[in-house]
Amino acid sequence: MEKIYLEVALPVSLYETFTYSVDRNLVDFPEEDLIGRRVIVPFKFTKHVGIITGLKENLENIDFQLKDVLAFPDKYPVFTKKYIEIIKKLSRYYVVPLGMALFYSMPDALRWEYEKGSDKWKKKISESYIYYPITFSVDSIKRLSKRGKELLSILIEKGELTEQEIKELGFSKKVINTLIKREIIKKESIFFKEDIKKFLKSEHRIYSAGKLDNGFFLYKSVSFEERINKYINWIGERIYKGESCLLIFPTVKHVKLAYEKLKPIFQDKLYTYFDGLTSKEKLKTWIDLKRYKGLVCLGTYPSAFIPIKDLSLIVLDEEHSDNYKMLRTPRFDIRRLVYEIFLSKNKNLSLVFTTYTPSVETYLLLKQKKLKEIKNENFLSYFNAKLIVNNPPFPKLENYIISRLSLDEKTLIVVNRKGLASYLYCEVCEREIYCLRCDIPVKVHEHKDIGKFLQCPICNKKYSYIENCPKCDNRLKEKGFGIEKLNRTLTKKFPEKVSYLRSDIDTPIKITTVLTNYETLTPEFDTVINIYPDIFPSGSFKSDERYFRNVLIPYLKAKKRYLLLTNSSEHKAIESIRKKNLEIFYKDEMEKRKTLGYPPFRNFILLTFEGRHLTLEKVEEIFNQWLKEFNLENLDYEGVYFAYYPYVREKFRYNIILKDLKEKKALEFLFLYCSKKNIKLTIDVSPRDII
DNA sequence: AGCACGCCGACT
DNA sequence: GTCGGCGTGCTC
Repeated sequence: MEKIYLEVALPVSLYETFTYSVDRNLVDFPEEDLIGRRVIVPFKFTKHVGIITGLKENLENIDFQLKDVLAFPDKYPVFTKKYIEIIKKLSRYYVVPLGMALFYSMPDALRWEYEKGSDKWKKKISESYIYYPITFSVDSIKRLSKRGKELLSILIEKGELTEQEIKELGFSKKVINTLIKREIIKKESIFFKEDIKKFLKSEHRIYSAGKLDNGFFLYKSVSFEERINKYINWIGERIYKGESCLLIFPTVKHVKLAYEKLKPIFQDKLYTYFDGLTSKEKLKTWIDLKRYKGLVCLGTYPSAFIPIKDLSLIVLDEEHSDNYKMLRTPRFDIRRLVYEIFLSKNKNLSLVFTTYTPSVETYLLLKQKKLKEIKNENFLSYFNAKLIVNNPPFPKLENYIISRLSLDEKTLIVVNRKGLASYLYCEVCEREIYCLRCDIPVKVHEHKDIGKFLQCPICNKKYSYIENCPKCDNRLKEKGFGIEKLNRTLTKKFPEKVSYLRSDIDTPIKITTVLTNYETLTPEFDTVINIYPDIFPSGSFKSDERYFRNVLIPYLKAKKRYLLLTNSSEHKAIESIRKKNLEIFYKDEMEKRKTLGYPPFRNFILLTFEGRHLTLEKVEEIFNQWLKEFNLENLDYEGVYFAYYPYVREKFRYNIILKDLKEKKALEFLFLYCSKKNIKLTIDVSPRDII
């Protein structure tokens, strides 16, 4: 029997793919459709669902017994060959096992896990099957159990239900199976379901075309409205030609807002993709976008993984957002992912980063002329408010703020601190109250029903509020200045005139903690008061960039005056605003990063070692041995030191920062070695931050 | 990662 | 005895 040999990536923490064989005559689809397809394979004592990443021609140097694949569960591949190549490349860069990267890039409905005990595939969410009735009258069915009739009538009413939904209604698998056996209802895999709306046959609308060349662009725009209008023009031109577009936003809120604007125009050509959708919806979107052309997808970062057919425009809205660096496996940066997509299309695509405060990385690309700026003259019209920089004494801060408020105008107050007060402090012990699990100070919160309580900012464990110190019984003091405290003080002074920015109540005074990530969704105010956006010294290479945004973004929301309370009145960010020239900040920041050897001039890799009884000495020992073994004695690094949160969930944590490591392969060995020693090593290439 | 196997110490 | 913690080896 003639065999085909497949290279399969499995969702295991191993930096290798596995080879499986399959009889050629069992492959009942074109052979070029093998790559990117899901496959079920035996693996040691268990089974896995993997992705075929390649075909093997010769089987030389093979010293293990090949196994046959068990099944191909799908009609079509999940990924295209091109996407497999892109994810391969990124997996190497981010030192993630390819199988893991592919597994977590798929829609979750396809991420099956085998449960050995029950010999069943747990489809995390079992919505990959839907059940629908073939008969439409319960009465016409004879000899049917009461439960069977009940289920049938519900199915007739609803049209279709997932297995999950049926089970939640309290029906057993047996009832479902009886109905299927008697051909009263039908079960269908919704994966590549055939009867997807063929809306491509619907007539083309004519959209006003806003010419956009292929290439890599930066579009600076402050107003969400303005950007959306621009996007509509670009999309219109593309889908008129039958090409598809992907718009990626930093939050679901953005997606929903954009959806409302685009839905009336693009109707059923418009799709959304973000984690909050049901797995069924995500799967359908994935399939449709891979299959049909001339579509538009609005999504958060997971949408960048969809192999969209005939994709010709990618927009990354608010490019500077931290949300584009993934915090979970695979720790990809979506900016890099979309750039790789751009390259894989031979640059035959428009890639647009939109922002008005480019990340320093993107600013460098601009200076290197790797991307072109789309001119927007509206930009400076946002620099009108009067800037007042002040640093009032902290104890009288509340009175100072109140003296500045007027109920005749719309005022926004930004406080960069969460909670009621930062923490509880004992003046005798000279120590805060700590989380018993994580060894860091707990914050005071208040709930309208249960009153005050304490909560760990790391593990979120809640504790009841205490008046006195558990050690010395001294009366505890609340220290710090948070949003909840401000809310209480102001509400007392101005009843019913104060509310949170994102609540729907209309009050003259609005308060909020952060504007970043929501800045474009925030309306303008007459006065904006920004209370201590100062970043405390933290060893972060991004602290100045963060300060810059913390100071600038509220400013852009101020029509008449902007009151900035800060300790860093000499900061270049403030000078940039005063002189209406952001280049002042960027130039200074680039210079600083270059001198100090910070990203983007040097590449950082943040290693976090985590273990139950792990000591600093042990980590040092492992690390030094690794350096020696791979001849990396000249490697520039910082560490080993305690992580910012040194003890979390009964585990000790240590950090090392590697600089400009070229030999990523060596890191794979370190990872595998640690996993053997029961130490969890997290490798974060180009981390968001180093704390 | 996940699982099996095997070596120990603790506890009925 | 035997239960469980965890170190080790292995996965096409």
